[in-house]
This record gives sequence, structure tokens and C-alpha cells, in this order.
Amino acid sequence: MGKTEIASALNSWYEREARDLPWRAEGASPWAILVSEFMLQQTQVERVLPRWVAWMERWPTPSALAAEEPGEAVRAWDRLGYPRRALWLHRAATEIATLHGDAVPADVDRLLALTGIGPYTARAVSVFAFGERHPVVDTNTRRVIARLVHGRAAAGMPSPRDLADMEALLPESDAEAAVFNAAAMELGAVVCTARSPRCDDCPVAAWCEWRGAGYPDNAPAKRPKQARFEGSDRQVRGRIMALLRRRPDPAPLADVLAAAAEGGVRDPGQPRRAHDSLVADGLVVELDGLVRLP
DNA sequence: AACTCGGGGCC
DNA sequence: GGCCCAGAGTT
Repeated sequence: MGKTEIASALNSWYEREARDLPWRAEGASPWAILVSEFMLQQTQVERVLPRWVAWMERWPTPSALAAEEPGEAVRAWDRLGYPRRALWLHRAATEIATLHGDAVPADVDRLLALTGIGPYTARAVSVFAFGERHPVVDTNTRRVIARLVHGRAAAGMPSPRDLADMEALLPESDAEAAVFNAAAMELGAVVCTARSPRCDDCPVAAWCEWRGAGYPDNAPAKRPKQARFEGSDRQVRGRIMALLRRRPDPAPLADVLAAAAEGGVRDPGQPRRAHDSLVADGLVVELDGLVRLP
């Protein structure tokens, strides 16, 4: 009953109201879109924008990035968080340059084979850069579907059913499907938000099962609680990465361990463990008591 | 299936 | 202080 109307209402809302983001512009290259998707993994649009602009200015093609040391990618990543993504993006660029003639592949399976690209990013690039027809499901879309279709306050754990749910709503034409995928994400990001949804501004409120049921507080399984950041290994790793981004030359290990402890640690062994884990991840290289980016 | 991995912003 | 965020890789 509502499928066509929902898509039509949501798509026209998107055409009217969507934020004007540079990777959505007409001339955005597949590489530009791929870079945006890497940066947007677990990171909000406002924080990504300036880093993305600088990145595309400096490395307009995969081969341009592949020609640089991976550490330069990590440095340019700045404080976007999860710096392994910078390393993986550099690797993906190298794979695209060498295996695909510097052209981002359009096919989901070939995208999935690239480092750092999983189920979400592969479909997002295939759909938004090449116009292929697939369901694209991120955390926003999962919440929109949970409310609109299932009448729940929040999404449960991620599952393969998410893709089937989205597929069931997807318009037939490739072009409309691509807009619908983007529109569902946009709706979740700016209207159907996790904390205080703005249902008065929602273009599909009339079809929303959760609204129809009177906004029951029926949230299913939550994701596991995130450990506190303060005093965590993540925080200590972050201190080390901040130091190495800042320093142009290799830093003595003693300086690195001191910086890791700055502001306090849970136990004396934490700086060393953090350093070792960074080395294991390939984010840090240690040679002769000197520490540097890869 | 559960863990790990940044950092910032908002309540 | 807890929760959330255009997820992915490892075990």
C-alpha cells in the first residue's frame, strides 16, 4: 500500500531539503565519494567536511595518494578518530591504482575486496558513485526502518534482515533507488534522530508505525555498552598518535611513552601496551629507539 | 557473536 | 557521565 507513496514523499523531501554536501555534488568523482565514505564511518558530517576538502585537494586520485607514504595519510587524517581508517584508505588507494587501473570499481564484490570496505561502504559507493541499485543501510537507515516499518523506538542489533527490509522499500528504477537510499540516511541524520526526533518535520510521518502506535518505548536489544573513554587504551593511543602527527621527525621512544602518560594512566604498563598495539596495527614504526609514522 | 578501535558533541 | 555517531576487521 504505502511503498510507492513513502518513496515519493521521502524523495521529494530530499530533493527539497537535503544538505548541500560536496561529495553529493554533480561532478563528484567515485574516488571523492569513496573518500567521504571512509571518513564518515562512525564520524559526523560536520567534522568530516574540512578534512575531506583538504584531502581531495591534495590527493585527487587514488594513485596520487598511493604515491605517498602511508604516514602522510595518517597525518592528514588529523583528529577524525580511528586512524586505522587512514591506513586502510591508503591501502585501498594502492589496490585501486595497481589492480583497477586507478579507477574505483563499481561492482559491490570488487569493492568488498578492497581494504577497509565492508558491506555498508561497498554498497554506498556502488549506489552513490555509479548509480547501481542496491539497498544501502547505515545506522540512520536502520533506525528509520525500525520506526517507520516495525513500530519500534530504536533499531536492534545489525542483521542481514536490514538489507531485506530496505530492499522491500526500494523503488524500482536505479535513479530513484539511489535517491531513496540517500534520503533514508538523511532523514535519520536530521529528522528521525536517535534522541529527539522531529516528527513534526517528517515527510513520512503519516506512514510511521511507531508514531501510529503512540511512540511506545519498546526499544529492543541495545548494542553493548561502550567502555568509558577516559583512562582507556584508546585515549592513550590517541595521545601517541597526536604527538607523532605533530612532530615532523621521528621521536625518541622515551618522549612517546611520556606523552602517552600525560594526563594520567590507569596503570604504569599502559603507555607501553598502547605503543605496542599501535606498532601491531602498523600505525607506528619503531627503529633503534626512534618512533615515527609508517 | 563479541571485542576493539577515536574523538567530539549533546543532554 | 552516558549515549550516539554514513562501520570494519579480528578472534
